[in-house]
Amino acid sequence: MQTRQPGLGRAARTEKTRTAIVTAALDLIAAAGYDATTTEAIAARAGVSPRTFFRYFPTKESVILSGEDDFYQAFRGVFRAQPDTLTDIAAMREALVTLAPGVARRRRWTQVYVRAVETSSALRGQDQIKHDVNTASMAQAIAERRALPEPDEDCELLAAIGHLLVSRALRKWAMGPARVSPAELLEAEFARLDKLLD
Amino acid sequence: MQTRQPGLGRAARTEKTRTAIVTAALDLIAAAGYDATTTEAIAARAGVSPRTFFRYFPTKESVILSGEDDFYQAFRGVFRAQPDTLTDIAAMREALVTLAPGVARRRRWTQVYVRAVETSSALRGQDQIKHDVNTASMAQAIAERRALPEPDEDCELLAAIGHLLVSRALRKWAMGPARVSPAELLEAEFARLDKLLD
DNA sequence: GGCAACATGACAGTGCACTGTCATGTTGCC
DNA sequence: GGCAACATGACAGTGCACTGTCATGTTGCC
Repeated sequence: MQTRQPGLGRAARTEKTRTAIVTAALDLIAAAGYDATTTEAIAARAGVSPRTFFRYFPTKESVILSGEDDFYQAFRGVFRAQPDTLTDIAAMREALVTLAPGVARRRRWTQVYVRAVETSSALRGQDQIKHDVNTASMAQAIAERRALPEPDEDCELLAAIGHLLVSRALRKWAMGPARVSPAELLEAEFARLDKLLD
Repeated sequence: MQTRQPGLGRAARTEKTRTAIVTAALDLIAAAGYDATTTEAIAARAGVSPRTFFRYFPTKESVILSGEDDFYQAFRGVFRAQPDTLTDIAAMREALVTLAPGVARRRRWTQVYVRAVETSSALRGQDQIKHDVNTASMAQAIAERRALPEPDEDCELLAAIGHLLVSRALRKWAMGPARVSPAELLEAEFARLDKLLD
């Protein structure tokens, strides 16, 4: 796969190799699941040696985890920018819906990721850890909005519920038909939550 | 560890070996974490050969996962027995609080389990799978109570939130001081949820 | 007491993620 | 054009979960 490309520059070439590995990994994982995909197979498909795989990624997991963007970091800013007239939940909904289109551009990755997480308990565990970090980050944002020095239990629960809704919407989006946007699904989850409280 | 015990009977002896392995595993995992504990070390501490470990447990994970009881199965019955005058959330709270004392007898196991899950992403993944199963089971119970043939999205969200509260309460109980009961912590979580909806 | 069924240990082996090391390119730069 | 810095492949190796197989107890049962 990797062909001589003289005029490319060192950085560009390594970047290309990196992309080749990620692409190969995504293809194989999409086809066979995460556990059934060996690093050796990924390397072979990317046209590099098995050893090189580990020069680009420290672990097998990192090749798929690296596709993450900074969604929750962005959340913090957008959430804080919501008007004070909104309740925390409403502000959360607005912020998340605002951010949703950014996610929509990554459908392929999200699909493979969701599938990968479902086919591997090790990966699922990593995903959970990420969830916990993200939830903590959301709790922090909520505490800021409430002018608390530190997130309390209420902030944490709220963040956990918000995160739950995001996860559910994301999974549905990845697995459902393409015409439904993440924003719509997210709105639907929030609507359901509202209804639950009567 | 395993000494000659002639009058014991085959079934009792294998049961004893099984317990020895579980106890050894719990001790080692409590001390060093899950990933750092090898099956070989567990076997050694239990006084059996490494091979025998795998005759009793098909995987390393299963030795700690096997400690689970049928909490969520019991939930179904107790939940359905709640009076119709209660909302679903209230009925859920009542049922869970009723079941909580049963959990309270298993503090040691729960502590080790919570710690184990935190020290291993593979185990965390397994735990998640269990969570999903339990959530589905709760959703089913809610659907029954609502006289629905099948759980709809509302049931699922409600179950997911219920399960979230249980998880949070359980973690706090395992990590906090012994004098606080699981039931209290659970009530606190439900109270927080109520407050969240204003 | 002796035989069949079962439990165990010993041993060798597999698969796979991950590492160290060295030799051989390849690139950027003067 | 040539040298230093870097990228890669080849190769050997490790750790650990997990398996197959065989020989040696050990138990239940007549």
